[in-house]
Amino acid sequence: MEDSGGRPVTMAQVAVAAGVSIPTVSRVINGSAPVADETRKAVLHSIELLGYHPNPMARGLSRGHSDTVLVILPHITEPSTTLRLSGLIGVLRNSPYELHVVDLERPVADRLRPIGEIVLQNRPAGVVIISLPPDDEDHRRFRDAGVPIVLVDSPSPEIPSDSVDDVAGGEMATRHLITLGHTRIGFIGDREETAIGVPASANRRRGYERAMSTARLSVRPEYVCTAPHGTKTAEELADQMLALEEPPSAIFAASDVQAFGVLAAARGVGVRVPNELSVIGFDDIDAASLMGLTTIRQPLEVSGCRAGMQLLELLGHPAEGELPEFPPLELVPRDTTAPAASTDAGSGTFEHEEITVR
Amino acid sequence: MEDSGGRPVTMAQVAVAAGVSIPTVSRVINGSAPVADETRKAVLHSIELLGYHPNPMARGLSRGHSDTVLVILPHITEPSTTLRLSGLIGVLRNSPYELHVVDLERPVADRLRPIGEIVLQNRPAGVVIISLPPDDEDHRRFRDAGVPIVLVDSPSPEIPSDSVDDVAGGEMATRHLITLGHTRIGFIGDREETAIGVPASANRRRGYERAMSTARLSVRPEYVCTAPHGTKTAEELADQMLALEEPPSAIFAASDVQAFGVLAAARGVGVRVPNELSVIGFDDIDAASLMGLTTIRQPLEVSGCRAGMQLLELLGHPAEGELPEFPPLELVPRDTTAPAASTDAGSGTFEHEEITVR
DNA sequence: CTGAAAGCGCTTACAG
DNA sequence: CTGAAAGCGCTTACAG
Repeated sequence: MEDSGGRPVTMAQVAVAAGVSIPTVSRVINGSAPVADETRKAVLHSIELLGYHPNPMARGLSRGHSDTVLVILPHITEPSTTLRLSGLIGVLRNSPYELHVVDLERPVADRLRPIGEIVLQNRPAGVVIISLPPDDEDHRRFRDAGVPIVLVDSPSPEIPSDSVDDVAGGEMATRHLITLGHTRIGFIGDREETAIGVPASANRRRGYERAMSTARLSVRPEYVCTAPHGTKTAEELADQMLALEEPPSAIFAASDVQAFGVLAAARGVGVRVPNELSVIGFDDIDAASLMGLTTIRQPLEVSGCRAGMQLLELLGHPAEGELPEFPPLELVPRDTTAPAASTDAGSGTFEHEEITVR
Repeated sequence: MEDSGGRPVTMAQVAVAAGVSIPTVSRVINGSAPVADETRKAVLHSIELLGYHPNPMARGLSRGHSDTVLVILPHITEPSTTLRLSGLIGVLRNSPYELHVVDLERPVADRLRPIGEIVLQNRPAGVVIISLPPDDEDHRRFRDAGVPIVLVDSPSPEIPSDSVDDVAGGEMATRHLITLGHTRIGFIGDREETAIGVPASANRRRGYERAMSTARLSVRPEYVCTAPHGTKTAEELADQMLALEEPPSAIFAASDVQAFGVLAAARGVGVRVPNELSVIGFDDIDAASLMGLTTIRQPLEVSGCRAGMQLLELLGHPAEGELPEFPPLELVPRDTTAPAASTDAGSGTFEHEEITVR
């Protein structure tokens, strides 16, 4: 219930209404010091009556920080990012913190503001950075700022972080294809930006290369293509690859979103999946199971959830419940991968491996 | 460059470094009053040198509001919501406002905090509410708070808002099926909550009913099912419906996400789409084209973009460029709808219509 | 258990 | 064009 002027009720008004001083009101609100039961009741009653809500800016100014958790992420519509964010939001909902989001829209404008600077500007209580590896400069600023930070999906020597072994994941995906008898295996991933970017795709490619070399399979340059992240761009890449004189019989896409592009390209040129082309993705976003896409599953929602809980811990407001475990990468075989046609099998020299799928 | 104590540089420090008073620093930062060119340069130099960033809370406390736009939404992982949010983020990026997100996670916990209260608590500069119709109480609070508000995806008599005619959309979808010769048409939508919720699904159902009655087709109760929003729940509903003695030959799902559930159910029981079952969704999210889903396209990203621009206008910081137009609903025919099998056609009495697809 | 006082870091009239 | 002063609404020692 604000006065008609539209200006919010202040703590001072509550104080006079309850017949106490301002600090007393502050104490009952924050439980920062004992208050007589009777006074507390009077204060609570006035708060209710006046519809008082503490001014977060005044509080923040006094305390030296806001009650805000800043989340910095590369692109909010990216399904894997959205899922991570969702996990984070879930745990923050039951905390005293509000959520500030800064979307760097990385695929479009590459890091306009350095992360460290964003943090400095916002004075949040804590920070979660999703899929964006801080550089040394950022680390320095974080240290100076003294703000608790948790990283999601990027490893760091000095900041708490969960991350998956993308190299191993890339290897796992590629090995699946090799095990199915494929030898002409393509890779489609993100174009590696000049600046430090999300290194997941590059690492998955490294895993691909490692699996290929382990199997003594050649990595043809024309089989490794990158472009800015996206379904459309991946489709174009796949189009080119499928138009090669000797096209690959299998493609590992560095993400599900890109795998969908490969699927679209195959459909476009009439290449049947999985009969003529096997496709495997990475992430296991919701749409992957809808599309029957074979993929490597990595923890997404859980990663955000864990980050939130770890941050709350650092902030001295531990969330209820156990920290959920961080599950390992897992091959999820579905309908887009199949054994290589016999013409393809045997054309390379590789050790045969058992399919270790469950 | 903070002092080693980790405490941020203040305006006062900049002032002494530049040999001017605090208000002068404030003036060059905000351009709120003329400053001699020489002094300005000195100030700017000190700011740069010290790595100064204004404290947003102090600023907000002084000004009476934060530099924050509060976005309230029902569920961030819902693709349509994410797309809307993305449009909003795009325009806010080039503004002086930060983005605060409150996810009500409506499907799970129905409106824990009234929207009006959230606004009151946060003291944002402006508010965008996505897919969540404020009630009278909320309206009253908004009026009192005097904060600029824009609604996305819900109509309002007193608040600027874009919204689509869901009834017409539901009618359009259903008419498409009728035109294809279907008479046994099912509807799958959201369970209508007790409290005011997102009315889109209910309105689309109304459109469905209207189209059916216009075509003199009966709406069988067992053909109209609702459940909490989601692919999984929709799949269960579709399972039941397909298990009916006389199952529908076509289903209109109130959203693409639910249509995917219908597709999954059909696949599960071996019903071929579109030969034995036509399916149409609503929204045209990215996954829809991937899945080849016939659907009704509504503006999603544009709706967020427009809301952002309208809000910036209200805030006195108009964004560059024209307000993009709000495109009308559009039928997007793809691979999941087809003419009814001849056994079905003619079993009902309906006027034949031309397919008016482009 | 409670209050008077100082201070958080800005902005905004008010003088000059 | 520039500075001294007051104030935004809280929190936090400091007394009592």
